[in-house]
Amino acid sequence: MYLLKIKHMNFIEELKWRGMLQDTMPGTEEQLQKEMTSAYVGFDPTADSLHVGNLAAIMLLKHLQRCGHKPFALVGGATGMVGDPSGKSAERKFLDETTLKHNQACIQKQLEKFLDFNSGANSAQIVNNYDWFKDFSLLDFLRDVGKNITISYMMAKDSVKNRMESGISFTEFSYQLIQGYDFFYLNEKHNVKLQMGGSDQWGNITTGTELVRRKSDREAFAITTPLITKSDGTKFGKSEGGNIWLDAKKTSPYQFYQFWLNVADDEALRYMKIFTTKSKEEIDALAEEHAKEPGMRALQKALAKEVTITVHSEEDYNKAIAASEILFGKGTLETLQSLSEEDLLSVFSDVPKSTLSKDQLATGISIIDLLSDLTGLCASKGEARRSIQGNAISVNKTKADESKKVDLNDLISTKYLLLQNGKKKYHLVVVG
RNA sequence: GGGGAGAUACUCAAGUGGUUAACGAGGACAGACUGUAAAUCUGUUGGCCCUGCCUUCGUAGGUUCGAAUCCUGCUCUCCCCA
Repeated sequence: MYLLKIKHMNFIEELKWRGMLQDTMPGTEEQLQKEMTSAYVGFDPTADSLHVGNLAAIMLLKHLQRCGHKPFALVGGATGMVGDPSGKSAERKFLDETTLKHNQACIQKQLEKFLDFNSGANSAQIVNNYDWFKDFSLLDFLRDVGKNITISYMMAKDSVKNRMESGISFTEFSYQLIQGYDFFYLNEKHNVKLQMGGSDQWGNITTGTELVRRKSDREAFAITTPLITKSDGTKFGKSEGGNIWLDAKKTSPYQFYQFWLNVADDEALRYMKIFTTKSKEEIDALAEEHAKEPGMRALQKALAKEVTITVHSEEDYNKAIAASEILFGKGTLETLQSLSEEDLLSVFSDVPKSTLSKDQLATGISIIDLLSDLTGLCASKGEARRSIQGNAISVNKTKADESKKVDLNDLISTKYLLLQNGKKKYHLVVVG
């Protein structure tokens, strides 16, 4: 066992100032001080991508590794087949095995972006609990695991208690044992002494520490991080379009960047601490800068930058910025025309598009028809009319009135037409 | 089983025979302001071949010149008594 070098940061202290510490089991800090400690966080393969709601848990591992400890990311191939009742009001549907396999592979890839797998002793490691559960027979499980935990202990967990009224299947009831055994297994095979997770996981985690203590004479510890809240009460990690995913195919780097850039002032500092690896000094400096000139959104920009680069790439980040500038900056018809066709398509890659033929345009199309029937930017002609009367509609960055007819002369690069409803809703018409 | 109340647009909620596409509130969207913000102010919020027309007030019929509004059947919800 390696002794932790002096220069390493104290993980608990680190979590504390970052506002990421909800609960710790007694003795955890001592253990972390004593030696390089292996710790794990589990991820359910319920979808083929993680989303920003999982990010805090990922960051636990990342911060852990930065503090010189060894992170294990557990992909829940087995637990995903059972279903965690925590925070769920109703029984979950099963995913089929092919889907689960696919999801596991995708999630594993995403986790790899955050952790260092090549840092010597504390290199990150990814494990899948399906590997040790697939050949574990029911009888063996009942004898080895079930025997150690009493029903009353299991029923005392909130995740179970909250479901006693509405109903919980034996399968979901057993979930904590499966997860608990994960901890035991990782403890025995990989010397993992600490499990971390969101505060909703406390119940499951303690079943694990309990199991380790009863089945062995070893020690096991736990840390949870608070669930991320928003000041307006809405759920973190959602936008109009739904979840913000880490997968670029589900949430484009541009949308991802925008999500972070649009974080409210109240939350930016908090998120900065959780989702970036910037030091306290760096963050304090940014907060000060932000306070001086809130309009510059120094915090949001730095936050969006670091997270976008980590999850996607520096190149994606630069593209997102370029697109943002054109879409939200003081763009005019001139700036639009100065774009190369390639840049134009890249900037508007996230914008809904529709195609029209040259013939359709040749005779001129009324703006009302274009907005409603031909592009769907407005739900009906009435709505199109109202939007125009409300001064919300622009064609190629120029406000349009109701009598506007669009024809071939309006095209940019003889091929494109940029429609805009309000400040943020764009639609690109491609004429081909 | 007996008795009562109700069902109105995204939600809540007025309206109880004739300018009622339906008061008001919230939400949502847009405009001004701004930081691609918050707060605030303003406008819009059934559809269309749009100075007019059509379709909507649980559902199906009926009365009437005319109904969301009156009558009847049906469906559903809630409450009270057994």
